[in-house]
Amino acid sequence: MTASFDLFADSPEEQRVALGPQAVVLRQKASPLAAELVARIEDVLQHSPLYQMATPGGKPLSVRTTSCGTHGWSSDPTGYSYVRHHPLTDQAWPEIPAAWSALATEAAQEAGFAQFAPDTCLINQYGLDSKMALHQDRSEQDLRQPVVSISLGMSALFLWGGMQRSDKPAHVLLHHGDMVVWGGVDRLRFHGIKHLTGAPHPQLGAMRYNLTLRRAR
DNA sequence: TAGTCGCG
DNA sequence: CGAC
Repeated sequence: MTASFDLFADSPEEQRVALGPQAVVLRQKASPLAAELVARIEDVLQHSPLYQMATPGGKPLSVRTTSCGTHGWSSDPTGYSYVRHHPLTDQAWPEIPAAWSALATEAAQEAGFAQFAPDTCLINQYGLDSKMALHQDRSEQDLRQPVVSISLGMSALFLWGGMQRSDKPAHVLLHHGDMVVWGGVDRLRFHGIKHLTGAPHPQLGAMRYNLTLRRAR
Protein backbone atom coordinates (compact mmCIF):
# COMPACT_ATOMS: atom_id res chain seq x y z
CA MET A 1 0.00 0.00 0.00
CA THR A 2 1.66 3.18 -1.17
CA ALA A 3 0.73 6.67 -0.04
CA SER A 4 -1.20 8.39 -2.78
CA PHE A 5 0.33 11.76 -2.06
CA ASP A 6 3.72 13.23 -1.30
CA LEU A 7 4.71 14.04 2.25
CA PHE A 8 6.55 17.30 2.68
CA ALA A 9 8.21 17.94 5.98
CA ASP A 10 8.03 21.68 6.08
CA SER A 11 6.52 22.21 9.49
CA PRO A 12 9.27 22.32 12.14
CA GLU A 13 6.85 21.51 14.93
CA GLU A 14 5.92 18.18 13.38
CA GLN A 15 7.60 15.43 15.36
CA ARG A 16 6.29 12.27 13.75
CA VAL A 17 5.22 11.42 10.23
CA ALA A 18 3.60 8.03 9.69
CA LEU A 19 4.86 6.23 6.58
CA GLY A 20 2.91 3.04 7.22
CA PRO A 21 1.48 0.88 10.01
CA GLN A 22 4.97 0.15 11.31
CA ALA A 23 7.08 2.88 9.75
CA VAL A 24 7.61 6.43 11.00
CA VAL A 25 9.80 9.50 10.57
CA LEU A 26 10.94 10.97 13.91
CA ARG A 27 12.17 14.54 13.80
CA GLN A 28 14.35 16.07 16.47
CA LYS A 29 13.45 19.59 17.59
CA ALA A 30 16.93 20.90 18.36
CA SER A 31 20.25 19.57 17.25
CA PRO A 32 22.72 19.40 20.10
CA LEU A 33 22.16 15.68 19.90
CA ALA A 34 22.70 15.66 16.14
CA ALA A 35 25.95 17.60 16.63
CA GLU A 36 27.12 14.88 18.99
CA LEU A 37 26.25 12.25 16.41
CA VAL A 38 28.25 14.13 13.77
CA ALA A 39 31.29 14.33 16.02
CA ARG A 40 31.41 10.54 16.23
CA ILE A 41 31.47 10.15 12.44
CA GLU A 42 34.99 11.53 12.39
CA ASP A 43 36.08 8.96 14.98
CA VAL A 44 34.65 6.07 13.03
CA LEU A 45 36.00 7.16 9.65
CA GLN A 46 39.48 7.44 11.09
CA HIS A 47 39.53 3.69 11.74
CA SER A 48 37.11 2.67 9.04
CA PRO A 49 37.80 4.57 5.83
CA LEU A 50 35.05 5.29 3.33
CA TYR A 51 35.25 3.38 0.08
CA GLN A 52 33.19 2.92 -3.05
CA MET A 53 31.27 -0.30 -3.46
CA ALA A 54 29.76 -1.74 -6.61
CA THR A 55 26.65 -3.78 -7.24
CA PRO A 56 27.07 -7.52 -7.83
CA GLY A 57 26.75 -6.66 -11.53
CA GLY A 58 29.69 -4.27 -11.27
CA LYS A 59 27.91 -0.89 -11.36
CA PRO A 60 29.53 1.50 -8.88
CA LEU A 61 27.37 3.02 -6.13
CA SER A 62 27.39 6.81 -6.14
CA VAL A 63 27.74 6.95 -2.35
CA ARG A 64 30.89 6.24 -0.39
CA THR A 65 30.41 3.70 2.36
CA THR A 66 31.88 2.20 5.48
CA SER A 67 30.57 0.36 8.54
CA CYS A 68 30.95 -0.16 12.24
CA GLY A 69 29.72 -2.87 14.59
CA THR A 70 30.46 -6.59 14.62
CA HIS A 71 29.33 -6.85 11.00
CA GLY A 72 29.45 -4.56 7.98
CA TRP A 73 27.17 -4.61 4.98
CA SER A 74 28.95 -5.47 1.76
CA SER A 75 28.18 -5.71 -1.92
CA ASP A 76 30.55 -7.57 -4.17
CA PRO A 77 30.42 -9.79 -7.28
CA THR A 78 29.06 -12.66 -5.17
CA GLY A 79 26.12 -10.62 -3.87
CA TYR A 80 25.10 -8.75 -0.74
CA SER A 81 26.28 -9.96 2.63
CA TYR A 82 27.53 -9.00 6.05
CA VAL A 83 31.25 -9.30 6.61
CA ARG A 84 33.37 -9.03 9.73
CA HIS A 85 36.27 -7.06 8.32
CA HIS A 86 36.84 -3.90 6.34
CA PRO A 87 37.63 -5.05 2.79
CA LEU A 88 40.46 -2.53 2.36
CA THR A 89 42.16 -2.55 5.75
CA ASP A 90 41.23 -6.15 6.61
CA GLN A 91 40.67 -4.89 10.15
CA ALA A 92 37.61 -5.63 12.28
CA TRP A 93 35.04 -2.84 12.10
CA PRO A 94 35.21 -0.32 14.96
CA GLU A 95 32.50 -0.37 17.59
CA ILE A 96 29.25 1.45 17.04
CA PRO A 97 29.49 4.73 18.99
CA ALA A 98 27.35 4.45 22.14
CA ALA A 99 25.45 7.62 21.26
CA TRP A 100 24.37 6.08 17.95
CA SER A 101 23.19 2.74 19.28
CA ALA A 102 21.45 4.33 22.27
CA LEU A 103 19.56 6.70 20.00
CA ALA A 104 18.65 3.87 17.63
CA THR A 105 17.29 1.80 20.49
CA GLU A 106 15.28 4.79 21.69
CA ALA A 107 13.93 5.54 18.21
CA ALA A 108 12.95 1.92 17.70
CA GLN A 109 11.17 1.95 21.05
CA GLU A 110 9.30 5.10 19.99
CA ALA A 111 8.23 3.31 16.84
CA GLY A 112 6.99 0.26 18.75
CA PHE A 113 10.00 -2.06 18.50
CA ALA A 114 11.22 -2.94 21.98
CA GLN A 115 14.80 -3.79 22.90
CA PHE A 116 16.37 -3.15 19.52
CA ALA A 117 20.10 -3.83 19.84
CA PRO A 118 21.91 -3.03 16.58
CA ASP A 119 25.06 -4.96 15.74
CA THR A 120 25.87 -3.09 12.54
CA CYS A 121 25.80 0.48 11.31
CA LEU A 122 26.22 1.32 7.65
CA ILE A 123 27.56 4.80 7.00
CA ASN A 124 26.68 6.21 3.58
CA GLN A 125 28.24 9.50 2.51
CA TYR A 126 26.23 11.35 -0.13
CA GLY A 127 27.57 14.18 -2.28
CA LEU A 128 25.60 16.41 -4.62
CA ASP A 129 25.71 13.75 -7.35
CA SER A 130 24.85 10.81 -5.11
CA LYS A 131 21.57 8.93 -5.16
CA MET A 132 20.31 5.52 -4.16
CA ALA A 133 18.02 3.45 -6.35
CA LEU A 134 14.96 1.80 -4.85
CA HIS A 135 15.96 -1.32 -2.93
CA GLN A 136 14.99 -3.55 -0.03
CA ASP A 137 17.05 -4.22 3.09
CA ARG A 138 16.90 -7.99 3.20
CA SER A 139 20.37 -9.30 4.02
CA GLU A 140 19.62 -9.50 7.73
CA GLN A 141 19.03 -12.81 9.48
CA ASP A 142 15.99 -11.79 11.53
CA LEU A 143 13.64 -9.61 9.54
CA ARG A 144 11.50 -9.08 12.64
CA GLN A 145 14.18 -6.60 13.75
CA PRO A 146 13.55 -3.05 12.52
CA VAL A 147 15.77 -0.71 10.52
CA VAL A 148 16.74 2.67 11.99
CA SER A 149 18.06 5.35 9.65
CA ILE A 150 19.55 8.63 10.86
CA SER A 151 20.04 11.60 8.52
CA LEU A 152 22.86 14.09 9.09
CA GLY A 153 24.03 17.04 7.02
CA MET A 154 22.23 18.26 3.91
CA SER A 155 18.58 17.46 3.37
CA ALA A 156 17.60 14.75 0.93
CA LEU A 157 14.54 13.58 -0.92
CA PHE A 158 13.71 10.12 0.45
CA LEU A 159 11.71 7.70 -1.66
CA TRP A 160 9.33 5.47 0.26
CA GLY A 161 7.97 2.77 -1.98
CA GLY A 162 5.91 -0.37 -1.67
CA MET A 163 6.60 -4.08 -1.66
CA GLN A 164 7.39 -4.11 -5.36
CA ARG A 165 10.00 -2.03 -7.03
CA SER A 166 7.50 -0.79 -9.57
CA ASP A 167 5.20 0.65 -6.85
CA LYS A 168 5.14 4.42 -7.06
CA PRO A 169 7.09 5.82 -4.11
CA ALA A 170 6.03 8.66 -1.79
CA HIS A 171 8.50 11.54 -1.52
CA VAL A 172 9.63 12.57 1.97
CA LEU A 173 12.12 15.34 2.66
CA LEU A 174 14.60 14.27 5.34
CA HIS A 175 16.57 16.87 7.29
CA HIS A 176 19.57 16.90 9.62
CA GLY A 177 18.69 14.89 12.71
CA ASP A 178 15.67 13.11 11.25
CA MET A 179 15.26 9.41 11.87
CA VAL A 180 13.24 6.85 9.94
CA VAL A 181 12.26 3.58 11.60
CA TRP A 182 10.60 0.73 9.76
CA GLY A 183 9.84 -2.89 10.59
CA GLY A 184 7.07 -5.46 10.83
CA VAL A 185 4.76 -5.32 7.83
CA ASP A 186 6.84 -2.41 6.45
CA ARG A 187 10.22 -4.11 6.89
CA LEU A 188 10.66 -5.00 3.22
CA ARG A 189 9.37 -1.78 1.71
CA PHE A 190 11.46 -0.50 -1.19
CA HIS A 191 13.16 2.81 -0.44
CA GLY A 192 15.86 5.05 -1.85
CA ILE A 193 17.26 8.57 -2.12
CA LYS A 194 16.52 10.72 -5.15
CA HIS A 195 19.01 13.53 -4.47
CA LEU A 196 20.29 16.02 -1.92
CA THR A 197 18.49 19.33 -1.68
CA GLY A 198 18.65 22.72 0.04
CA ALA A 199 21.68 24.54 1.41
CA PRO A 200 25.04 23.06 2.36
CA HIS A 201 25.17 22.09 6.02
CA PRO A 202 27.06 24.53 8.31
CA GLN A 203 29.35 21.80 9.68
CA LEU A 204 29.34 19.14 6.99
CA GLY A 205 29.21 21.25 3.84
CA ALA A 206 27.59 19.91 0.67
CA MET A 207 27.35 16.44 2.15
CA ARG A 208 24.88 14.11 3.76
CA TYR A 209 25.61 11.13 5.97
CA ASN A 210 23.10 8.40 6.51
CA LEU A 211 23.59 6.05 9.44
CA THR A 212 21.64 2.82 9.03
CA LEU A 213 21.51 0.75 12.20
CA ARG A 214 20.39 -2.85 11.88
CA ARG A 215 20.58 -6.23 13.51
CA ALA A 216 22.53 -8.32 11.02
CA ARG A 217 22.67 -11.47 13.15
C1' DT B 1 18.70 -4.84 -9.85
C1' DA B 2 21.82 -0.47 -3.10
C1' DG B 3 22.13 0.99 -11.23
C1' DT B 4 20.75 2.46 -15.69
C1' DC B 5 18.61 2.50 -20.07
C1' DG B 6 15.00 2.64 -23.50
C1' DC B 7 10.38 3.11 -24.67
C1' DG B 8 5.97 5.61 -24.24
C1' DC C 1 7.81 0.76 -15.77
C1' DG C 2 9.84 -3.25 -17.79
C1' DA C 3 14.29 -5.17 -19.04
C1' DC C 4 18.91 -6.24 -18.31
